[in-house]
Amino acid sequence: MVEAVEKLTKKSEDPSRWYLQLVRMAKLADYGPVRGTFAIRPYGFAIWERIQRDLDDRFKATGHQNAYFPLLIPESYLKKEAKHVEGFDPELAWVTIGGREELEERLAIRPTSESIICDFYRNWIQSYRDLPLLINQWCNVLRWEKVTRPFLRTSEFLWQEGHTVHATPEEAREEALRMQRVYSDCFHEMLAIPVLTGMKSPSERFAGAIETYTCEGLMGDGRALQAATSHDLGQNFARAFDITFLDENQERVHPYQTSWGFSTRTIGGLILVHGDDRGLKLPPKLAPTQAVIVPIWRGKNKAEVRREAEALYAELQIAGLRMEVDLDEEHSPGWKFNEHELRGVPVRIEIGPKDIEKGQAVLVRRDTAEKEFVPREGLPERLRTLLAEIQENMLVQAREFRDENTRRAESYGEFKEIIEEKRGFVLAPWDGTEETEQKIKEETKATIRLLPDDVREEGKDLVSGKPGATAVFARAY
RNA sequence: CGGGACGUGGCGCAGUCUGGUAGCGCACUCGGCUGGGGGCCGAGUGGUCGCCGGUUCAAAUCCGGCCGUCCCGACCA
Repeated sequence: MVEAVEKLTKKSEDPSRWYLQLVRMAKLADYGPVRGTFAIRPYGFAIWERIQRDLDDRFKATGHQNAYFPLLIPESYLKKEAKHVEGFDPELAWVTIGGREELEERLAIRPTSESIICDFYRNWIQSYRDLPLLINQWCNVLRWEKVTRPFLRTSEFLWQEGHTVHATPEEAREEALRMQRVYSDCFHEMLAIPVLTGMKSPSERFAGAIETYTCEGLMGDGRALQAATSHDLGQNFARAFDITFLDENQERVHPYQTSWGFSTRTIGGLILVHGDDRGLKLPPKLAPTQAVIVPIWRGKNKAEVRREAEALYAELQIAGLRMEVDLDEEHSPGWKFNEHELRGVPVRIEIGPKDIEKGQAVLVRRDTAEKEFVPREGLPERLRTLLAEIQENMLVQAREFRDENTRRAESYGEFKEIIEEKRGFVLAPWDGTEETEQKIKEETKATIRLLPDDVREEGKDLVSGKPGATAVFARAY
């Protein structure tokens, strides 16, 4: 242990400092000159690309196509849906000059694309035969945020936004719920984040939606993170943007719409859920590098060890595993161990003179730090099953943490105590009024994260004493 | 956007109070020895001290404005 090397702050000691340090040390992102702007570095971007691919496949499998819409939105477009402008107005950035000339109408840099997309959709949709229209766009958006943190809240961020149009309210609702499920599946299967799913309370709804469905994750510090949302827009935007079509009965009617989004914020969630004192911890399905080979050589047998390491690398890569071999000659094995743990590589494979002699390799898993000696012949199979075990274990661990930190409050006093001292999700009946929701928020800083779709037990609201159904509260990011 | 702290090579900091030669550790480059949990020795590279302006013979240092970062509150994916 050498004290001169920059040590990662312990997660429990100062979670905020730990997070910022980890982002920088693992080379995930770097600060830009304008508030809230960041470069996503190659390793961070590789993670995003893997999420993108997974989600994109799921979108395609559910019938969606990708398209691209303009970055600049005329002010008049944004103003068409009253609640929508109201919601986004405080965080818009405007372009007012083009080629040295003051513009007649200022242009907003998209904070989200409903308004501009609806303008296109008005022309694209004429008949019920044009429906459903199922389009997704991968892009960047900009919101002038006051407080920013890499990934979790940045001014500019990358995301996908799906925008669909349907003939009936039932279809739109189904679509919104379907995409919530797509997100939830991605969180569980790919990211090993056991999100809760449910509806937002009216006050937490997306600006302009009639219903917002959400996926909420619980972070390592007991705070909740809204990870992805899917909105049933009803006819609000269709009316505002005058989108109509002729239905089977030859009547001109407004269609029903949805929109749904998933952003680079999730990378922040990934860090907060799985990261530990050693650094990042990536689920194998997501990890750009699933296993890294660290050769351990001594002066005399360097060539031989290198050859073996390269051979093993080739073999595993051909077996379809995402591999890396660390042939750096400057750093010691110990240095490399720490480095790859910081980066969150799920498995480390050590191969040295002793292993070559015994015809084996050493496998060390990132999630539990367990070490095992595996014969060379069976290595690809063993690595494959080990990666699957790690994937599973990470989800189990995260779920256990979530369950241990999900509590039912029987009284308002208990509610306050849990939020203050333990954090986590708190289940309590809510009478459905904004007054109690607001009061709880003011007094405890906890907000309704969602109204769960599985547990909907009736009870008495802790504040008002009126009858209500279960809501999930938490302090959120 | 309020309250507080801060901004000096890539990172962590000293120097600022009391104006006068920019310094340390790590990282980086080169050479050599090393290598199973952040190695050792030697020689080097790199900074208009966040930006703009003011005071002064002289500004990292004093004054003003702006920008950015971090923490705590109000708003948000």
